[in-house]
Amino acid sequence: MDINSTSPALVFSALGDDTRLELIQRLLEGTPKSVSYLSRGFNISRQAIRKHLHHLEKAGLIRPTKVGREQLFQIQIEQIESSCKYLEEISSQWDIHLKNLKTLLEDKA
Amino acid sequence: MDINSTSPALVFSALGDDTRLELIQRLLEGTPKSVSYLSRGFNISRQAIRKHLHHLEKAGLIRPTKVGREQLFQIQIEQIESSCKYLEEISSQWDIHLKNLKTLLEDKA
DNA sequence: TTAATAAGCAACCTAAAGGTTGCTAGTTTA
DNA sequence: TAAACTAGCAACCTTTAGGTTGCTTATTAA
Repeated sequence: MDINSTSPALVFSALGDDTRLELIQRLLEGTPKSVSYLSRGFNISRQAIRKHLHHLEKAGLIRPTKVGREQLFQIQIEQIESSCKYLEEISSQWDIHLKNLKTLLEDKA
Repeated sequence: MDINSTSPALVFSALGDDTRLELIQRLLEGTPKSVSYLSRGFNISRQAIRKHLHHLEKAGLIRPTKVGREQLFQIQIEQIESSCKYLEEISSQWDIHLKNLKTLLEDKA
């Protein structure tokens, strides 16, 4: 089983929350960050943030490393990239569809 | 207020379900499709499918047109495209981040 | 003009999401 | 070594998601 393969729906659902998108934004800057550090600035509890991090982790969007008493998280960019490809694929299928429609109309005319 | 702007989290959350991704796939082929038509082939009820369609609609991913007694749905590709851009933006921020890290390490050496 | 079809509405159920508080156990650091 | 800090675990609560069934209304076709 490929460790990098998570279902598109799982990844999108992990991305489908404002708090989690904000966490991802914060993880984009600088070095890996701890749960406590990431909790600061939100007005919900550390445990709530930890649950959001679990979602991101399960979807393969972040990766934890234990360092001393801290759990440090960093972005796993591959999942973002493959979700992006998934959406590009939809767009291109739609383009093909529109092109087919157009030829169909021209043939009728 | 821009009719085309839906929050990224709302769109991702609409994409975060296997049934809804499957509905999108079906809507990519051919002409606009009715609720009943789209319900066929799933083993959940028409009402359940209708709820999923509501989600997609609220996120701006599909657009309904009433024709006679039927409600026909078609893809609204703009939301897909802008979600795609959102993910590309994340990827590029991550690239910049990695590049910065690299220069930092080289400067130290 | 009656029967079949498409779809809306409402009530209901169960599981999961998103949050809380309280407590415990390992690390650091003063 | 005692105090402070990081984080895990468990129990609980409330709202929402995803699904069901039953019924009504509008439109289309026989």
